[in-house]
Amino acid sequence: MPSSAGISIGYLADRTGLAVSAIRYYEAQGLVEPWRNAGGQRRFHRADIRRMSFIMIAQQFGFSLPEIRGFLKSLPGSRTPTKDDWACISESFRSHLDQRIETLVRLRDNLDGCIGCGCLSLPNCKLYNPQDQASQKGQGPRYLMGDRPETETAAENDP
Amino acid sequence: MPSSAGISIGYLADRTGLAVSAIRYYEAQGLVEPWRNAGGQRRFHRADIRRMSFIMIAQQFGFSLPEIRGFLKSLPGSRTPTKDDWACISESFRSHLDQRIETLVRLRDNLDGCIGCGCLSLPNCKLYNPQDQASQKGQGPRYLMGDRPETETAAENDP
DNA sequence: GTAATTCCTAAACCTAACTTTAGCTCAAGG
DNA sequence: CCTTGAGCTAAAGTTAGGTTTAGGAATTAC
Repeated sequence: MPSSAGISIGYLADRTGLAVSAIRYYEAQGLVEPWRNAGGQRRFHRADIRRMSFIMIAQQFGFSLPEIRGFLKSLPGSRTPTKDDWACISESFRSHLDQRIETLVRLRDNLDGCIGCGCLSLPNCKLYNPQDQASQKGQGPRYLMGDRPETETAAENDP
Repeated sequence: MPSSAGISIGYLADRTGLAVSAIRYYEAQGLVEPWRNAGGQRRFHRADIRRMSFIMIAQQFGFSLPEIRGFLKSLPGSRTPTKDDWACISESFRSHLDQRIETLVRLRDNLDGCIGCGCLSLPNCKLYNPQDQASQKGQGPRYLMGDRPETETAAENDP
């Protein structure tokens, strides 16, 4: 089925384990750019098998499709990506990854120091106001563990 | 505003930084159980400030609301949770966390060994078929990095 | 040559985690 | 008492990442 003029969407789906609908969706999101044959059907490069795989792996690491699009921007597009292209992309990919892991670990350590030890209501709690890069999703500042900067560290029990 | 008979939803929102609508949503999801005053308005325990904070922290770690509901199940509910209650919950929380970090790190190491080194098309690629607990979301098996078990590790280049 | 696949598009639907809106009611202050 | 702000409910809207459906058209298999 993979004629000399590129591969079909079904074949790409078979080779990657992705659903055909998912691949079309990725195209709509600008993650891959197939061309069309005479009959209007999509044709992909063989190298897109690897491209799809990269998308799937990146998703496992928790990257969003727009982020992944960013990673893929550094790939040739028309030319078949070489080993060096992938090594290069992997570089920037890896640094994002390290950062993500680091954030998780820092958060975990704070958990140990804060919830685990029972310091729950102290104003010096480190989970208190994590202004880090962690999950800044357009929401205003959030005050964690029930305390606020100026406010009294008041009684936390009912009558 | 926080009378002796519990606190209002607005006060709880102010103290936690959450939106009022989010708190109502959490109630709908069974994460908190306020009672009602004579006029039908929600009243919360002061201890729910910390409960909300716990939800926010757990979310930062990537837990879903149903998972968080599980964590909170071990809390008293009516009685004000003690330091020991939180320490206990933190225990199970922490082990889930460790597992999540471990998965990420293992994935990262595989990335180093696989994409980074350029072994891209080898059948012994470790990112190949990650049957781990990582992101099994009801999807069938997915074959990574463009290869399949029985299939030929064929030419990956166009004519 | 015809039947069975595969592919096409557009639009609707799905889950998670919320927010927004509409139309009312409750509570607090002057 | 009357106004204003806070709360209430139910339903619809939102974003991400897709899947499903409907109604055709192109390919492939025999």
